[in-house]
Amino acid sequence: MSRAAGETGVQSALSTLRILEEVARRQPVGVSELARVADMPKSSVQRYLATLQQAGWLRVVDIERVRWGLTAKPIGIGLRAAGEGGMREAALPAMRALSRQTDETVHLAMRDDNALVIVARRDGTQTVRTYVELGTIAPLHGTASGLSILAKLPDAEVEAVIAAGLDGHTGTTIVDADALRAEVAATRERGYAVNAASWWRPHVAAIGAAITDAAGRPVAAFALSIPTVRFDVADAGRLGALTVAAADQVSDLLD
Amino acid sequence: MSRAAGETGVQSALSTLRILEEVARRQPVGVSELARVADMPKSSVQRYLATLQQAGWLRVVDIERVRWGLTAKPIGIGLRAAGEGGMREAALPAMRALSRQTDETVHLAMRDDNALVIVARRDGTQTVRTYVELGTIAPLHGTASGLSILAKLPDAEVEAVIAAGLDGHTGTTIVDADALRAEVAATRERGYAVNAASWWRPHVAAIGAAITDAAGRPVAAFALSIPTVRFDVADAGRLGALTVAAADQVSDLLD
DNA sequence: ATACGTCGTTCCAACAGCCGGAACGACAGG
DNA sequence: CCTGTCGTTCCGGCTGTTGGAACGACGTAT
Repeated sequence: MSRAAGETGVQSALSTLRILEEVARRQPVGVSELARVADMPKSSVQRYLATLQQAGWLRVVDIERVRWGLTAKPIGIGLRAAGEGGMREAALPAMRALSRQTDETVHLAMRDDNALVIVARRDGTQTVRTYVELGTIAPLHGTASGLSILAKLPDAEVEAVIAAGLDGHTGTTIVDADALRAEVAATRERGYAVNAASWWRPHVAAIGAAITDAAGRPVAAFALSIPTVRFDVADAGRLGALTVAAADQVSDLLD
Repeated sequence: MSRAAGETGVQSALSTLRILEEVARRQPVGVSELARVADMPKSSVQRYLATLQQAGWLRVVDIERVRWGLTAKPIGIGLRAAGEGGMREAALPAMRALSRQTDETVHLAMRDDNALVIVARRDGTQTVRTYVELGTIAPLHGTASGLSILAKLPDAEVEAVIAAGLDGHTGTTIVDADALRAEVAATRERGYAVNAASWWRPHVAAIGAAITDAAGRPVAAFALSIPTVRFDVADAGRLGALTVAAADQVSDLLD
């Protein structure tokens, strides 16, 4: 088999993990649909499903139509990945308060290397809301949360993120290195990040503030996520201060 | 290769998943330790690790000593397995209140087929505490939480659990079918479950109350987890009522 | 009724890809 | 200087994986 450089993985295991992820995204789901979306032979998918069942990750959730879904095993793995969920629990009260004060959706995003994962949400009461599925992975350079984190990182690490490549998402995403450096500088000055131009998801503006650990390193961020139709730049100062206050409150909790 | 009946899984994928779980449990961890605990050749483990890295599940967290750890990908998978975490969030306020009222550790356990997963914890302030790692899988028939769930299940399902086998854990675990039926009956009468005999973990007593969904089916449970040295049977009534009240409060939230 | 599409499931021969022992250099103690 | 352990790399033998083909069951359109 011809392999591209760097691809040394066990093929069957990669395929199996791929199926696991598809099931997570689409559960409850059947063999044929999986084979279609993953572009694999049905018989192979069937074998992978049996494997994942044997390993205790999946089970048949609808016996009649044979739909597959996740067991609880991934919960345990996921909790460990999230550091026992301590961050979530520490942040929830502040999230609630912030969402009440602003009546907007608040997201908690945790940093994972050069990316962010949305791990919690608290909705406001407004009819028009932003919606991002929990577990979604977002770019550091394309979100208000991400920028607030970048702004608290030393320059060397910011450059590393730039070097890793700035991919675009909406046409307004900051893909130019100098533009990003400028935005980081502006964020440092402000204390919070403002995404008024739908960098990542269309029609979504946001205000981000970083949460730092005991050593002062940014490990997560709050984002106030606001539909652009309702977003008023004149309000950014007030909302920014509230978001920063909430983030600081959590930072203090982390010793 | 000779296979036991029912084992049809893809061997390499099973091994890879096994390594993933070990990393989750022991992170940060190195190749050799993994090879030892999983009883696999070092070179194989190395290949599995590379595979998991390629799939985005693992990464090297300490570049110098080469220690492996989880990325954030499992968080997303885990959140989906937990139904977007809605249950956790709905339950946390009630957990906090219960833990404050009783000054004991409260666990939230979600049902997963014939098992339970501990998905959240709230500690009291006492010096001597029980400790169970989040993500731990516990038996339905061997915990107060589990029994409170069994008690709200139709008899047919209780029998199915019995048929699946009642394995022992501490010597006091209920392994006899009739004894379990009696305990279920007692729990139904009481409204809450009492484990005063360390069924599952040594020196741990507990009081459990089930949380039901909109359809009245038990989907999770609260457990008040108390070191046996401090557990007073005379107090069970008061603690049980508080636990039931907390569980009911969450049940109401679930429409 | 009949034909057709799709579902989940099973089988098996061929061969691509995995396995794991062996050997490497680097490091830390003794 | 020797020994044990670490992480990493290599490669030939063989075995476990692969995926096309065929199955019965079901639901729908003809």
